[in-house]
Amino acid sequence: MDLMEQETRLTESQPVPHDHAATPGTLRPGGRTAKVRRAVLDATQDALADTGFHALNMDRIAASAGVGKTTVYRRWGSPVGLVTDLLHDMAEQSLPAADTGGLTGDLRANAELVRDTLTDPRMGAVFRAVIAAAACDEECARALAAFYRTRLAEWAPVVTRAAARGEIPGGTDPVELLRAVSAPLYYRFTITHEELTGAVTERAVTAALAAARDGAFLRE
Amino acid sequence: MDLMEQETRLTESQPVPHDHAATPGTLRPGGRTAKVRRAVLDATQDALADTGFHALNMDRIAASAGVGKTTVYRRWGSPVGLVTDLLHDMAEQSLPAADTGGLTGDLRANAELVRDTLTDPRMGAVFRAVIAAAACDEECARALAAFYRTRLAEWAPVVTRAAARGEIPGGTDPVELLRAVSAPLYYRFTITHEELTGAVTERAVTAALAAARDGAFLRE
DNA sequence: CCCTTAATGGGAGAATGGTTCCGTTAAGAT
DNA sequence: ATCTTAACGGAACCATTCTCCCATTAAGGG
Repeated sequence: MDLMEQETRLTESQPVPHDHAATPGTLRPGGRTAKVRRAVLDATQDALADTGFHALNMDRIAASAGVGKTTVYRRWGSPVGLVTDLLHDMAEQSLPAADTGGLTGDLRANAELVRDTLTDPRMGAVFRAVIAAAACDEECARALAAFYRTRLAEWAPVVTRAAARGEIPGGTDPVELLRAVSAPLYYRFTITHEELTGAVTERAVTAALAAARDGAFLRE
Repeated sequence: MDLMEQETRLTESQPVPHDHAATPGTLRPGGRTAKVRRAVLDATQDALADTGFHALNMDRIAASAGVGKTTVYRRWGSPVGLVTDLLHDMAEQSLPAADTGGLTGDLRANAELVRDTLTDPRMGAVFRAVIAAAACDEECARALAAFYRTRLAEWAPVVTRAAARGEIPGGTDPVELLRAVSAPLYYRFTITHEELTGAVTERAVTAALAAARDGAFLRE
């Protein structure tokens, strides 16, 4: 709850964007302010899941969050600002990595987590929207990158343990291997918009493992 | 020039979207109509390169293309419609695949083509925009998928020849291998927004090759 | 418990983006 | 060469989105 929005708008570059207070929500983050943020972010996620990023609209968010629209404009500034803060919020709620005892199992668990997330009607839509927003705005892109940095760091031990067990070469870069597992899934999700079947995830795991064993992901 | 826009808008689902003619530009694709399309698509690409997808605006496109804005609205309907048609247009201009004599060289050429495209200030921005648009609209997503289907089909022979030479197992799925080369690059481009260095492309090639040799991409 | 003021919220007004109308231009057919 | 009409384009029109002003509410400090 402390790394919330630093600057909501960046289309305008005026030194003092609003009337008084530097950035609303930081100086007096009392119960009401927090409640407003929660309601707005929930409404944002709902809207993204329902209608996607292109239809994201400040007024509607304000209405469905039961919040004054002035507040939404003041604190978040734009649809992209909403998504960016949603990303910060999502980065905070982390769920722990798997530990099946073997690298194959762990990577499979990771791939299936990604698959389940992206194929879930609600979450899939949210991620699509978030990726679209990141493509439109630099600040949002940073938030998205930070989100995945967090996620990947959580899973890195899976690879480190496997290296310790001798399943893969010693100097293997954990993040690099995890990215290799995710990449084919995200490629299909964002570029070719293909269905993410079980075969696809399995193949992603197999291929990444083969490359890792071959030393393709050695830290340089 | 024949597989141009089939239906420009799909936000509304009325059987006859416009006053008369089914879809403008198809019944009488004379010199003027073609010129207008060229001017509009060029202006669209410029706008995407300059300001990105979120700022894509029909009025401005019309103005900078030197075309009536009514025409732009009538033929393309929305910013997403513009991007979709631009994708159809891009799919038509194909550049041939490499043939260096070895699979490693060919895949490296492919990876570097992708990298050069995505790191090019103009083209990179266009692709970013196109990916964002595809995340917002189903029709646009289909156009993007078709674009990459075309591209990948052009490069498939590279893999087929390598299999014939015995560099990789016989039943290797060409498209699957090519996707494996591209995926890490696009993952960084769209998700983590990392810089695409030479090391990244090289690693993408090495990893994909190792997996291919290991039979990870065998057609099932 | 009261006071100060950060933060919210309603509503009016401005701006931007999108639509429609209808006259004009030129592609394709005879 | 002439005719028909698909397609274009200017301008007025309408809707939505955004911004600003100011009264109201409640967080945090005494």
